[in-house]
Amino acid sequence: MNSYHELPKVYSPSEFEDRIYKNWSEKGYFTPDPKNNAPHFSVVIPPPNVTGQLHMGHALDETLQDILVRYKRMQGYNTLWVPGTDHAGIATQIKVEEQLRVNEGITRYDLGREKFLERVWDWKNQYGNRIISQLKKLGASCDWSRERFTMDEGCSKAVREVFVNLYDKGLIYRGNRIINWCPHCITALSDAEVEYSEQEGYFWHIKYPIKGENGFVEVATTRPETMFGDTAVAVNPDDESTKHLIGKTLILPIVGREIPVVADDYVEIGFGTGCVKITPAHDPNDFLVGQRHNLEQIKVMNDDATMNAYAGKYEGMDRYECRKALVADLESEGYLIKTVPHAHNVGSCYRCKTTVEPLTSNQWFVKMEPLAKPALEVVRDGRVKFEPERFSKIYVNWMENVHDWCISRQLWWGHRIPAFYCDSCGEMTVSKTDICTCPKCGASVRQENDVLDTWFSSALWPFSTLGWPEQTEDLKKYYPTSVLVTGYDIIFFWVARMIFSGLEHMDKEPFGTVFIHGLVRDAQGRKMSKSLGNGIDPLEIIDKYGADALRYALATGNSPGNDMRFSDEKIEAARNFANKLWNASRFVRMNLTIDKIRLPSSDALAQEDKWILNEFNKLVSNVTSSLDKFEVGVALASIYDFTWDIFCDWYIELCKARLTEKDTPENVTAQNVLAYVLVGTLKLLHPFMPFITEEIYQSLPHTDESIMISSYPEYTGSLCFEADSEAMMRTISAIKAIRARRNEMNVVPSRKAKVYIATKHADSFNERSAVFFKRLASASEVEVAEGFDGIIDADSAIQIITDSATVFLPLADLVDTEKERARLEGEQKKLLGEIERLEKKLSNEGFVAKAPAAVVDTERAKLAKYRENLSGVLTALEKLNK
RNA sequence: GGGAGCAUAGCUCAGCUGGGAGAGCAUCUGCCUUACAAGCAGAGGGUCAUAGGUUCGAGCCCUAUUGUUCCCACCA
Repeated sequence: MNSYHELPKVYSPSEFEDRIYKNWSEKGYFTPDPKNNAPHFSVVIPPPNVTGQLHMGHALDETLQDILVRYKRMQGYNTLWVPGTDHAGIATQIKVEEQLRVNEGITRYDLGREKFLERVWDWKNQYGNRIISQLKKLGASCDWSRERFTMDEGCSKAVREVFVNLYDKGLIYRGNRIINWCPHCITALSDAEVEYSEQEGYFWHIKYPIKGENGFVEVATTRPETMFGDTAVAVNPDDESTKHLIGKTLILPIVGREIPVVADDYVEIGFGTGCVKITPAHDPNDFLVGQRHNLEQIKVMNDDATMNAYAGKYEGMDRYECRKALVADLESEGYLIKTVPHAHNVGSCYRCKTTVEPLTSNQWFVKMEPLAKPALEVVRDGRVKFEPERFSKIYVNWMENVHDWCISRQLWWGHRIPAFYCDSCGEMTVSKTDICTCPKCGASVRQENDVLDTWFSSALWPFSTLGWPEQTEDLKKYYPTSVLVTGYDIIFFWVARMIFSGLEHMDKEPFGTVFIHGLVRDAQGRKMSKSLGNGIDPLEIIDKYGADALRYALATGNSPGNDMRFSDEKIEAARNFANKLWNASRFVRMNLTIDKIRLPSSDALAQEDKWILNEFNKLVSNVTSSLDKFEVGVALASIYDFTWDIFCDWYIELCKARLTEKDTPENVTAQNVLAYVLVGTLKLLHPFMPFITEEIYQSLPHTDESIMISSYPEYTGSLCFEADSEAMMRTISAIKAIRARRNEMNVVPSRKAKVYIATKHADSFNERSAVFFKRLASASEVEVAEGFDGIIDADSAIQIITDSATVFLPLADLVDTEKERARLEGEQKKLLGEIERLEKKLSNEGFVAKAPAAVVDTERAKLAKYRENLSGVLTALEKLNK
């Protein structure tokens, strides 16, 4: 008996997963060896937000990364996976404010900036740690010694460096522009942070009286409450029907203020009334019109979207309250012409879903045009590849139309903008380090209150995590990173910004490939969300089924970039596979007496050994080529098929005979091949299912301390045994055919029968096959002969025609003649159909002339085989009819 | 208004550069065959959305159509 430990009878992942992870961690396998000069493979994690806990989307993202990372590590690359978390500005601040409101009934203003931030840091520590422990549960092989946080010292330093650099280059500016404002979060948002959805609203048609005349102009609006900020009405200069209005003065209803009619071709002829009210402070288009005509900007709302003094008697009302009251007043005073239902796109805050208000505000912006240009080039010329490729179109389209990026947020949680104002001389200083006094006049300065968009720091993640702006060893070795794995939903937020940031500050794209995955949906295909309550907690799944099963379920059955559904069936199938592997391994384990695996020389190998080695070798090449193409699901499916259908269902069964003959050379050969193939399969599977493969690996003879640092299998020319493999397949197909017939006739395995085999392929049916037939086809005796006729008096036997042999199964007493005739006739029909099809194909001159010779040959061979089978079926029928 | 994805067995989905369709689950039949009933052996079930086209040959390539999902876009 060898010295490795036994596997417990039942597969229970919870008993070993944590122990194994701890061991890997303690051994330092996650931390790359600094002396390793092999080519590097580096990945930075998309940092999960510290807002809460990991969801299925994270589990998918992390699983895919871990698969790639473990694969490359086993292939010998100097592999680094940098973990970390994101401070997630608005999202986290909202969470903490909510917590304060519910638990203590206070707001952040009650605490003040400093005290509030302490609370957020408490939150960050609690949830950040929880996320890390969840990542570990999943098996993520990140280098925890390099764990980072977007607001840690190094990342903050990088943020400052970038901010000052961009400012000095004129790529960051401050200005009064129209931005998206969230009245609930009380902050500006970037364009990307606004989600648009169609809502049922109204067009209110309102009379704007013409000064000094009796008439009026009819304008239509979806947001009447912005009327207080109107500073003009615009018409198209080429519109004959409104031309006479240009230059006239209108009187704003209710307000009584005078506004001009201006001509601007922004107004579309034929749409609506042809007259557009212009509110420069509350609409992006009107803002531009206002700039062209030097119109005053009148902001009519406060930060929380209540009306300000410009709204007169409506001051203090919420914007919608005001809308209602104003419309009622317009109606009663005769200004409302009509109300028309109108569906239109309304923008809302991506964090709190409140309808955003476009308004002018003094904010900080990144000038995008100069940054976008090189960022487009690297994708166009393939230096950065999207996988699947179609996502590059989405990226390019966005980058081509990108506007300046509003980066300031009126929040407390985040990187405070390093600008310092001097109230005495009016100077503003942007500085990498904090300053107390004005460099110009020496008076004391105050720092900008605004913080940066959380994505500003995420954009630097691929190099800030490696130590930039310091020129660290890590930076030199691991930048640019190899692959970025993320969901298509943050291509704009994050991927795009990392690309231009990397190019601008490192002069090199941050990664070579962007591997995009889809969303994890529930079993009905709905997005998982808190409000629906259909979210599935990865930890619960791990507790119940194990991390390996979860990883398997996430990695299989979907193709890159597409959304996937997560269901009980899927996770159960995954767990069942783990269980199958466990039991097969247990069986192999209990039959092993060897201490070391030595693959026998090819002349010692039995045909079935050559077959399985050949199949395994093909598997290796399939898996590696699929993984190299990021076809994770395809790779995993091929391991599944091999393990279950080939290794378990056939090879183990074929070995059983030899395993019972203790102390024979054949037994030792079988042990070695079994163990060799099993260990090889475990290695192939390890990146996908790291825990179970390690647990089993440790119970088998092995050379490496851990499977995760062993080397990944490679295609081996000397294990290519095509001919033996084909011969073995012939035996297997004959066994399958016998089993199928017996099954159809309800002959239980315990009732054995003699089997006669007539074959033209003697090599396929040697003495060893007799053993297989006895065991796997419940044969009492087996007789093999070449040629098809006269080997027995087969009148009473069932005759089974396979591709390479005719099998006679004397089950006379059990044969239902009618049933058997129907079966044979069915087969005859099928064969005739095939033959007709092939004859037609082969008599087609175009096919014979133009198709590749190899294809024509295989078709010919198929035809010959079908004809042979047909003649067999016909003889069988003849005998039956006698 | 642009752009993209999807449409294949009852359900969920694979199907890589064109050579006559696969898996899991579900259904039906029979098995406790000494690793596994979370299993074993079988069976049934598909005009690959529709219509054209290219080709000797199309689930796969091209065009149009229908249905569906999503992304982007400043039409008041």
